Amino acid sequence: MGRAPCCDKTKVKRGPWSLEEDNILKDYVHTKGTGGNWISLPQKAGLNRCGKSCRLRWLNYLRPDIKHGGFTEEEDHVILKLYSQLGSRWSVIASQLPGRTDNDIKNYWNTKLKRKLLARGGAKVPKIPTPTSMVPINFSNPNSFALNAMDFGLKTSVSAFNQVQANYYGNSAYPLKHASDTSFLPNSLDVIQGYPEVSLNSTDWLYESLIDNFPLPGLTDFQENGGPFDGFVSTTTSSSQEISGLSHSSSLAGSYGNSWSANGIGEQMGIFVKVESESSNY
DNA sequence: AAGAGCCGCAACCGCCAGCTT
DNA sequence: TAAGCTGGCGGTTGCGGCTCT
Repeated sequence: MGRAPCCDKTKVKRGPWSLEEDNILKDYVHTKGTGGNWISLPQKAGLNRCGKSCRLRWLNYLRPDIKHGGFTEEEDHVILKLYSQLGSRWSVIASQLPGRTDNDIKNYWNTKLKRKLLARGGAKVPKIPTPTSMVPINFSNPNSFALNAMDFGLKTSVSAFNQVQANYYGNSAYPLKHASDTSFLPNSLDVIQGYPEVSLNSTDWLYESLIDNFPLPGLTDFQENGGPFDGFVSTTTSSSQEISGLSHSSSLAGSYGNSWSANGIGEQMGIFVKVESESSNY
């Protein structure tokens, strides 16, 4: 037996919202709030609409803090960076862009940004799967950390990323050696699009895999030539969840790479590690 | 000028997780 | 503990406007 629909679709209005409907919804939410129940809201407000439709209209269009208009270069970079790390988790990406909705970003990605990326390099944009679970990863030593995840018989994948971020990884931590030279900075868009996911064996060490499998432009040069190089290790908790039965509480994934900067623009390159469950052993 | 094709985006659909009963 | 309900989310659709021929 299927789920009961949230409303009778034959009795509610569908399609584009009229100005009058917008005003009714806006007035109602402003004066009475949603009451934590969108399903009953249309009836109370006098709207012949499905509650879900009202919610969507409010969240994606009528909210006062919505930012309308084109995306900036800076927003592009944030979207690219987060997409490379998280995949199509639009709501998480939207949470990092004030005033933008997940729907906005999804549309922008599908209609413009993806095309822009492909036009610049012709390579495929990696489709990064959403991890289904996570285990702790030890990032304590960036040159030799192992993936404890292997012990759990999980599939681990890594993907390459780089990003440009002004004043994010502080210059003081990564001193400039070529303050006037930005030529060494690889193009973020060129790097982000091309790298396939690589499955690691249980005996692999991530650092070795990085060198062997991810010939990131510029990265090994910096290591060999002693450029303005320093490693960074970070984890993200943006989508963490615990595996039932394990006491660990750790991040879904982590990243490792290099960071440098010039002219106030910081650049990071590295790999992003994700751990996925392949079995239901726990 | 008109028809075809393309593009952008609002809206819908269906699934899932979490909360309540 | 199970069932039902709702909000949240990502994928997809379809309409309207714009551009091209």
